[in-house]
Amino acid sequence: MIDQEQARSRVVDAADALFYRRGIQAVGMDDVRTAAGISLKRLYSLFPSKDVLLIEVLKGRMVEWDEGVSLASASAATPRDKLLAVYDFLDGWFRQDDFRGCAFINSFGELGAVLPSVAAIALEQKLAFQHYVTELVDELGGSPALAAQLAILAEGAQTTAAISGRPDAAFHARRAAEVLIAGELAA
Amino acid sequence: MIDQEQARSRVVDAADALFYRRGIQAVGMDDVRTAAGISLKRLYSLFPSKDVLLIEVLKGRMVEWDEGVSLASASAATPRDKLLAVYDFLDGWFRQDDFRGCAFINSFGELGAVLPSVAAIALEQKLAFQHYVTELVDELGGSPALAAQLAILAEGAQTTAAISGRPDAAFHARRAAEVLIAGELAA
DNA sequence: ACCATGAGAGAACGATCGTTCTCTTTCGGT
DNA sequence: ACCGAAAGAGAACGATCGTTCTCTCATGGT
Repeated sequence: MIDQEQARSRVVDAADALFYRRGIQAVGMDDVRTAAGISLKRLYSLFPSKDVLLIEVLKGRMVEWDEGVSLASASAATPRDKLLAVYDFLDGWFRQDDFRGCAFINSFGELGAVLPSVAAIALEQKLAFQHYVTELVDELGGSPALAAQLAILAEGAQTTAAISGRPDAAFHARRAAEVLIAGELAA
Repeated sequence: MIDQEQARSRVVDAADALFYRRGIQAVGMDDVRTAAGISLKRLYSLFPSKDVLLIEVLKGRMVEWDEGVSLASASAATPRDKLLAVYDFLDGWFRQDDFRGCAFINSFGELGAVLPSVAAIALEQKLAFQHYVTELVDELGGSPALAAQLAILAEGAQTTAAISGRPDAAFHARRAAEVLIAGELAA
């Protein structure tokens, strides 16, 4: 038999991959069950509903995002380089062949209007990212407005790369960020 | 009885409002029928399937976007002001109480992976906008890279405003655009 | 006035999906 | 070895949804 904790993560991983690739409502619980290699009964004993499972998937995406951004900025020395590392992280992500946009933006568009919990976790993720950027901009001596601008660039790069299918949005966003940062530091 | 053309636009308008407010899969054809005040049979004689209706709705959104951007930039004299007018247009849109993000981004997230026609029209809209921005940037003497950056700012403002629910993303995007444009013109 | 065409209203159909239930099997404790 | 609890496999249920069909009625041409 499979360990409880291991079963949970297998279900979450399977659901994450399916939801992200196909969209949430296009994936049935039976698909999740098959991909996770688990019985339906056990699936429902681990997660009482599809909505709860979805929230768990999105929570997992939140920590993956945080880890990815942290890892990318780990080798950067200055706050400026840590900020720019965000766009390098995006660049690597966009180049993955299964990239299909930001899971939070996609989930918000699909279910945000009908499931308040989805809208709430999407908001939470975006606010957390804005907070991260704001702190680095503050260390750098920049204004909160600059932080908002840098966050908007990151969001725009994600949707642009998703829909166009080309990863160069990360490069353009990075160049724009460099100019905006330089502009503030000059003043 | 209702004129054929009038019936079509009533259906498209009703479907547009419902799809945009609640998401596409959350709206049944019966909801569209009721909102449009039409029989189900006539609805299906006008649009052979929900997918076709959705594409028609998105085509309508494309012309609305173009008209809105054109109208906003009509009073602007210089290419620079025409470019900045895009963000003013976004600002007005974000302030509408039924604003819920970009219909193309939302549709792409919900159905882009499963309906190629949806992915295609989302791509078409984004490319058309990028083309519009690129032409204005070119008139202004700027590079295609600047155009890409300005487009990314507009996309990012839309998702940020949608999820955060606050319209100030348009203001931040506009300020960033001003800096980026000034930066290129100085060089 | 009569009939044929087409439209309206909504029931009906078939498929899908989230969730639960049943039946069988497995397995650990004594 | 035996029994009871739990788990697997998947059938089943109830609801929803896209789409079609049926029945009725209005209407316009002759």
